[in-house]
Amino acid sequence: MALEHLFQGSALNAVDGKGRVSIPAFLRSVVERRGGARTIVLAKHEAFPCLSAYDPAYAALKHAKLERLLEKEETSPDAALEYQQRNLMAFAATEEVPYDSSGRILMPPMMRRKGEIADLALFLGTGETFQIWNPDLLLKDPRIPEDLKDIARFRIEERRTS
Amino acid sequence: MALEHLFQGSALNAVDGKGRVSIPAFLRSVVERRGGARTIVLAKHEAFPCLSAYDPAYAALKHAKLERLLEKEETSPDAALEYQQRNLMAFAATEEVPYDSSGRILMPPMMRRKGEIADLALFLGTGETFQIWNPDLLLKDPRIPEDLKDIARFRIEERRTS
DNA sequence: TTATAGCCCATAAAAACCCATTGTATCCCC
DNA sequence: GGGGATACAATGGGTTTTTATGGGCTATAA
Repeated sequence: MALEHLFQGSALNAVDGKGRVSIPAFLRSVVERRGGARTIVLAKHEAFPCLSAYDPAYAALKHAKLERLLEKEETSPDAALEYQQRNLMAFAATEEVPYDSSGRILMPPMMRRKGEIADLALFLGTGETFQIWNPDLLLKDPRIPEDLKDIARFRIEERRTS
Repeated sequence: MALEHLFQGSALNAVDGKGRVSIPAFLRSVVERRGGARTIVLAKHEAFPCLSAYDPAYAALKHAKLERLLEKEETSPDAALEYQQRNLMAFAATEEVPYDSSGRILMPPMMRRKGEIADLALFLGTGETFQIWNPDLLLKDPRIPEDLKDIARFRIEERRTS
């Protein structure tokens, strides 16, 4: 898998009273260059208390990868079960949301709860996907490198002063 | 990884009131020969108080390397976390900035702070990547070879006289 | 009705773009 | 080789466009 357009950079945006958030323009441009759909897929991150996000084209790619994995190890009895579980997570436990002409999504209430997103959303590019964090939770997580926390603190400070 | 086009040479350019800096033409030509994108990626240097810079193609290459590493040692539980951390540092802690037709970038405020860049930016080619320094910090750093400091002094002097 | 999702409009700040100047290196012709 | 003409680099300044965000309006569904 070699994607040429990667998600990169960070931004801290507001979630307004209606639950709307602007997806940063630099992330949107990757979504559109990858597949053209003005849509993103949201999922609970497997390891961190945040959301994982990507474009529909990447979701399709991940699905294809799972399929190939199944065909290889079809002999194992556990493999089939694991395939079913992963498939459920990849599709049933995700939500696809379109963004409007101004680049905003309406954060689905379930995802908002799962990601514990309050009134600020920290966007972090991670290459193939990007993450959406409640910045307070990121600062509290011991697994996050200090340098990255510095960035989160900078984004928070930047927002206070302007 | 064998890149045929390497960053080399040095230059001292001004950061103007809007935060714009010209990327030296000899560095831009390497970026464009490597991948064609008129864009550079900025990151805090891991060891020195300066910025590290490269082209998007090099970033993608680094990413592919990480991916391969993961697939090999997927068995380990710690490996997954370390992968997440490295990915965050490689993508969330960096910023991709395009340069305009005159070869200038807008130095992002976060990077400007992280690299402690004031109103002069010293560019140093280092092969696969290049560095951007506040020249005063380079002259103060005891780890920098005296010969390199001489070059920095020359660039500063050169700018004074013209 | 009563929320709610999808629109459209408005705005302030920031970023991207265009044009102009200047100095320097390069080329070319005599 | 000298001397101008030329091309390109770095930089200043103004103008237009994009972004993020707030607010209201309307069709729709529970």
